Amino acid sequence: MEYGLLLQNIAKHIRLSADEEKYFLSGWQSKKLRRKQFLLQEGDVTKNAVFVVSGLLRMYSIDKNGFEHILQFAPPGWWIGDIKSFISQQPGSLYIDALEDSGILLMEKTYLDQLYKKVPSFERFFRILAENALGTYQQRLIDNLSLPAIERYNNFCRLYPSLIECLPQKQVASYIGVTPEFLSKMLSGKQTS
Amino acid sequence: MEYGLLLQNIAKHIRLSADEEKYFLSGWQSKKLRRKQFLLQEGDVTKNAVFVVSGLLRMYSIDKNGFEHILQFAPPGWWIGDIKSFISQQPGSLYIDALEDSGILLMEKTYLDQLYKKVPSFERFFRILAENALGTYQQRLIDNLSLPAIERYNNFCRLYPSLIECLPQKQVASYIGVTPEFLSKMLSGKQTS
DNA sequence: CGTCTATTTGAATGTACTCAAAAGCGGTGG
DNA sequence: CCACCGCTTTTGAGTACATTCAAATAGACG
Repeated sequence: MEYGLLLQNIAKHIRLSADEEKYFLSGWQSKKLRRKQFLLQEGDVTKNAVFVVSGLLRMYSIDKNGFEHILQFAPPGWWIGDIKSFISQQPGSLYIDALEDSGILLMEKTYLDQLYKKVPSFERFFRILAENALGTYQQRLIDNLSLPAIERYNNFCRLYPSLIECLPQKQVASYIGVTPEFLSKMLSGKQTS
Repeated sequence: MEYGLLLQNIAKHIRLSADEEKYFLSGWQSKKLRRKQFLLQEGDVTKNAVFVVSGLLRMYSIDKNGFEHILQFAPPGWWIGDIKSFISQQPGSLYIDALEDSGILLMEKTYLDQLYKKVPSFERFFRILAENALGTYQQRLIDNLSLPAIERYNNFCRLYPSLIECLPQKQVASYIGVTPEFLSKMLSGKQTS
């Protein structure tokens, strides 16, 4: 059942009538992504809300020296998207691609806007989602401002133990904000506490 | 009229009936803060939503070496608060204090929860607020990961021209993530483009 | 004024980066 | 099944951006 994860996710915060659930579900379109396939590139307008069903995606920016900086990984059960571009419907600066073959669900912004009107409790759902994400980004910013690289790495391991096991080191380096070379040296030199 | 700024702020995203506005407004309590006065300290539970009417607040963390890292400034018309603590009603790790004598409005979480029930369009308002803040924090994280200090400084000047004029350099340094000494050297050495 | 805090300046240091090259690892095709 | 290719990881030497510590100067406030 493709929508199982999604409905579970929703049910954590709001309750839907049978009709509401039906309208909600009929707004989704499913899509497969191959490993390395782009879902979004710099300059694209984000037209869809995205929920990950299987696989693993990442969202990142590329700076003017060509270096990637990962904002988020999205394993199954996670939402992902360039929120600024989605809100403004202007071209964004982020990339999203698949680290593994993945299955995702897409809902167009226009449909979501209708959904807000027909089922206002989704305002609540996405408010809670955004507030939680906000807290997470605030914490990550604090960590980047106040912790040395090794502790940012340890934090990452603590927060995302299942990701650490399946991610290439290079991707983790890009998330915590160091070069792959430096992460390698860090890990060989020091034992994590 | 103390609520003018607040109502303007709300009106950007939702429309209220006279009754709704009345119920909304009666949930607020106003408070004055003296320069350097704390509104929140590490270990406190954030029990109120906070809207700034006058003056200037800041929210920051203090790391284990005693250094402050500023997450946000809040001039008049801005919202401020430790969102993680507010959501979870658990003790937080952030500080909020006033950089100038300030006037703020407070609404208790319990009242806000009632407000969501009585006037569901506030779910929408705070969803939009949280989504915008989320976009802002994502961008700031990218900047911290990819830009050298001088460009982060220039970005700050571009984004908050009115703050630059009234903030001590030390506070700006703490926001962009460098020591005051280094910011001083940067500014004397280089011309901003 | 005098005190407290912010800013500037300098020298020494450190964390993390750059560039380069070698080694490891996984997948694919012959 | 082995050989090769592409990509990741490791290692090393040199470098750079930013910090630390210290001291002098400048500003703001009572």
